[in-house]
Amino acid sequence: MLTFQIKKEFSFTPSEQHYLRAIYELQEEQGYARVTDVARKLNIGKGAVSLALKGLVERDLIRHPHYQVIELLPQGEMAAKQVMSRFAVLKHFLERVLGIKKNMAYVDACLMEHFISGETVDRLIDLIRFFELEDDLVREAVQRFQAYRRTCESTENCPICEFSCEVALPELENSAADQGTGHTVR
Amino acid sequence: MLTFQIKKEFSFTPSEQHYLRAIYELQEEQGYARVTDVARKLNIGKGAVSLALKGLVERDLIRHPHYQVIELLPQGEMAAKQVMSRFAVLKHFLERVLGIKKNMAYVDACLMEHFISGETVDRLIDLIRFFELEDDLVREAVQRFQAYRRTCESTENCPICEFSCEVALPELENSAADQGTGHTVR
DNA sequence: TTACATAGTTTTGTAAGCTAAACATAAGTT
DNA sequence: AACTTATGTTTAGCTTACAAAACTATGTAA
Repeated sequence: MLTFQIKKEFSFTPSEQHYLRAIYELQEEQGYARVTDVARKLNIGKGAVSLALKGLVERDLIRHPHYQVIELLPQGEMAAKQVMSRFAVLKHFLERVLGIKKNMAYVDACLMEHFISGETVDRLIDLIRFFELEDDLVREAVQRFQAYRRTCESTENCPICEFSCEVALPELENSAADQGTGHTVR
Repeated sequence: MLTFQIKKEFSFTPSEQHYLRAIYELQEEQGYARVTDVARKLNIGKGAVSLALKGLVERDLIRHPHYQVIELLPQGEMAAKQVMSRFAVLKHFLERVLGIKKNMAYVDACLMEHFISGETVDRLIDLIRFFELEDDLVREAVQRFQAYRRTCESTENCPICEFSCEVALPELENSAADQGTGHTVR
């Protein structure tokens, strides 16, 4: 697969990120995380989890004695928090700034969270905070944006994406928000 | 792998999306696309391309007679345009709204393009257009945003992501923008 | 027409990340 | 202690997507 070079010591595959996030969330929700819990949360088999955890153990991110609960080591907890915060920022942006519905925001954030640079996260936070400023002019502008909807039926090329609107705005993913069961996707 | 259910007939793997985009771009750039061109653009071996094209042929997205140039069929061209426009919207948003530097915007857009719903794309377009409105109040607000940078050194939890700032804003991906060679990543 | 370089294909092998099923352990119940 | 159930591990096999290398076709040039 084509790879993306980030500093290796802090790079995690999407899969690893899901495991770390699941473990962290489970610890918050119920105080502990076990293989079965992780499997259920990620909607995959126990076997896959068991194998994946080995990798995380080898990288000193977690401790996992045979048949026992999973524990995040300091490195792993830092990583998990990074993953969590990245996800939270994206979801917040989609929901509160773009006004995407909760379920779809969750799904989209799940899909995008792994592939976003720290710089972009920073700027998203800026944008979120800006939208929430206690400032009359900003508030007014935000309100206008929230009332703003593009109504574009032209077959001209879109000035942004350089393709025509039917193409730029396909009605394809309408069936994407029919879950929201807490399952992590992809 | 955990999967994401979108209407199947219009769903492409990230890999397939890359191939479609590469073919489309090559046709625009030089009038035709051959296996070697695609391989070079995507920075992978010819063998991999040759195999992948078979899949696209089977799905009636392209025509590819043995040892000849690749041709997009109507279905494939539509798909390619969708991929292109999705990418363009994301890149535009990152660059022009968030102010991410060109190379990094390219890389980030490459990474995120495959995992974003049509709804989110629509709302991003709205935001982009809103930022470019010919309206004094909006212009003023946009200018303020462009001058706005969060300066947060607190160790308190971030109100957005609920984690402390060192965690929310790791300095990890600084080495991510050292290419921009036209190579598609991941 | 033969030879060679370029382009494309096929084959073999690898890695990640899953499933499914068989197997092992732990813990609670009677 | 023996049984049962829930939980965890292991094994075998699958799919996607790639690399590397061997092989095949095409076209140009002598």
